[in-house]
Amino acid sequence: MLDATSSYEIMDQRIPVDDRTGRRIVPETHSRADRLSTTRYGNRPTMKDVAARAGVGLKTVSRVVNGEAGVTPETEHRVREAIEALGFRRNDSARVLRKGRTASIGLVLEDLADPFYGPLSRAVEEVARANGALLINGSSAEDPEREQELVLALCARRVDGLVVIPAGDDHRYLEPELKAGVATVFVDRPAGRIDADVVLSDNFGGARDAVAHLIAHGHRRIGFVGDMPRIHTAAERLRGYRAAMEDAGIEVADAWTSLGVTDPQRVRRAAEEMLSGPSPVTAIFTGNNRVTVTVIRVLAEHTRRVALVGFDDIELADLLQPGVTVVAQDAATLGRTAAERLFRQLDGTLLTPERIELPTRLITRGSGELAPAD
Amino acid sequence: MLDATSSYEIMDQRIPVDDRTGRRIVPETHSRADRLSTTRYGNRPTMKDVAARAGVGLKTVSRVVNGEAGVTPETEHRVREAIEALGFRRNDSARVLRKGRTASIGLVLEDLADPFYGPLSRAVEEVARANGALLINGSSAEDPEREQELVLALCARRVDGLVVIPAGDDHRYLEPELKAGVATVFVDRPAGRIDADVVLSDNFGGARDAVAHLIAHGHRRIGFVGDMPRIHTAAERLRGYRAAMEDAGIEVADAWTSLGVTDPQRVRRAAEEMLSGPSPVTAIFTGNNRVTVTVIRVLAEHTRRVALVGFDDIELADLLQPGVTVVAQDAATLGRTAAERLFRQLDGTLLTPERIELPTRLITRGSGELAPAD
DNA sequence: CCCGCATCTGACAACGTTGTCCAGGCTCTA
DNA sequence: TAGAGCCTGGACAACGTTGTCAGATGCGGG
Repeated sequence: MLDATSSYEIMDQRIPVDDRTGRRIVPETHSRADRLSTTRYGNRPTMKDVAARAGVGLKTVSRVVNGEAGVTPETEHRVREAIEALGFRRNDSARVLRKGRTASIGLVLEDLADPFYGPLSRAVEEVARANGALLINGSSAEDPEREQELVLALCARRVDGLVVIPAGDDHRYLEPELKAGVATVFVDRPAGRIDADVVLSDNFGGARDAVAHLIAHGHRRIGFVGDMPRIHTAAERLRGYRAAMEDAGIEVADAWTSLGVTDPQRVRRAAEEMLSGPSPVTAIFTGNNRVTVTVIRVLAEHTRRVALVGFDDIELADLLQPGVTVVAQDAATLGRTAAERLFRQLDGTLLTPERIELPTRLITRGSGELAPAD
Repeated sequence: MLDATSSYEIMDQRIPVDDRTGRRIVPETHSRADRLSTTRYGNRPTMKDVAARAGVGLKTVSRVVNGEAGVTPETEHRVREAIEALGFRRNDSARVLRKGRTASIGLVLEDLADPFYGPLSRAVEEVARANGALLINGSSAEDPEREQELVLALCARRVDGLVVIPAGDDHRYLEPELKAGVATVFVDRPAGRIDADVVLSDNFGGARDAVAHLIAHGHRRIGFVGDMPRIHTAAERLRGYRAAMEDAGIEVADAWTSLGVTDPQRVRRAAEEMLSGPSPVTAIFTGNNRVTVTVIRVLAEHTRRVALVGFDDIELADLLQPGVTVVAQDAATLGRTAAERLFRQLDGTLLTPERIELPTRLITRGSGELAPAD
């Protein structure tokens, strides 16, 4: 997957990391880069060209392009004509090099295709836009190494700031960047081993409430299907589940929890085992949207009615029979809050790293209110 | 309005923002950034610094960083130590300026939060990654002006290529860019007034099949709820609806079609009118995923059973009662195909613009097979 | 008529990197 | 031991832009 030969610009940066292959990459990429064209940028006109055509100095063009004062309307007109005639477009790379700010921020998340991250990403984008910045984003696919790769590639491009939904649990590699002034906010999960701004959902509280809700409806044998406890959110939700059970004086049987299983087939099997073991569960608490969807499918095939509460809301959850009770977190607010803090870091308003925890909301729709059916 | 000069106004918009922060930041950030230093990039070390510390020449550092041959292991070691000690990270802006390629591509779509675009975006990202490029993306919010703004901002950053899901219908503003060698592929909707690569779904065929399917199940009064015909996909789907009706010799009543209404409340009203007019429909064909979801809600409140086929697949569609029959298009394949063509343009394999149409797939789940209930 | 001032314009350096080219030192051979 | 050839390392220019500063121009007042 991480085919070194095919990835050249970014991977060069990784050379310290994988020294073995590093050397071999370079010659092979020649074929690609060099076949492209003989002239850089396909020979785009520069300010110099515009200046020559308009018969003015370089700096005058710059002034026109940037709307600076001190240019006669007549001169400005000539310059604009030249710009249009040549199809000139300012080269922001050079501008960045000169000015030191890129007006772009990076967003690293797990998977852009996940319906949880779409709205989050969009919210970040909107804030970026309001601050005149573009958004570069990348998916880590829950792989710490890939996360680091992406983050460092973004830093090499000198993004002004980073919004990171971390996959790994050690972010000391970011220390030089933080020192260098790259604004950074972690979202959804905290940073590992460094001091940084964090915006989280109240995963523990949400999970505890969800399970307490099931207990309040008479359940005692409650299953939990969650992700790897290595992931902070998964660990917190597990903790919430355990806390609620303990609060109610219920001992949790080993067979009731499934951790770290995520692909649909295996989630399916895990759920079925809970439902058919010697002490079968009467309710299930699912740890994220994907798991919830799979478990809904499993339950739909069962005749026995099993209660369900899921973490994360799901589209159409209200239209299923029964409606799916969930603990909803607000992805858009999560993203917006993080991005706003990022820009406040950048304009110097925000000084000390904080940990912000947003509340979750239990939405009852039926599936979580079913009575136990033994 | 959309002349060449406006692009600079776009950047000018950014500049005031930039300047406001840029200028004022410096003093204010003292506490955070200046704890470390006072200059640009928070005084990041450059190759020069590394060279000085390692006691070698500038170019030698460059060689080490880029894995070029011609450096003794011992020298290389010294350089790497200096790099680590200083926390040096190559400045890709300068690199880009020098080399002329950014190894990044831009993706402009309607709304990242839409479940249709998430997978598409992710697919583009994966292809970009395989080719060593990063992805910058922006949402046009279905606004042609904003689309142009975004596209031109991306061009100013000298992205190597663009994947565009257009909102507007006139893309002549892209001509200078195309000439300058910016690889461009349009997705989901064709480019307007320029000759460019396009990857589309078979919207017309899919819609016609969907409506024919309803007709085959005995329906004659079939409603269509779609988006503004200004949007190519919406127009094509409308055309498909009309073609199927005409093929069956059915005259379409005005009251049966709703176009350009998208927000849930008004879609709801539109659907209810179709269902309660003098000649109420017995089936509805919905033109995109958001509309489908809303109409499902409306139908769920009705006692009379109304058939439904939706364009675009929906998560959990199989678990509803009845399951939702849809015409599915494969967003990921759409994105992947487009991105692959983009990189083939870049490496010179692909020379002439083409129009590629991907088939859609009718997935029957129950709602489209209901008999008419008058 | 000239000076001072304000307004407009342009030459030049700098941003951090990479490509070119040359210098110096080494090894190997005659 | 001298000369050829190779290998390593460094000086320098260039990429396209912006900030600085000084020069040119025009105008009004003394």
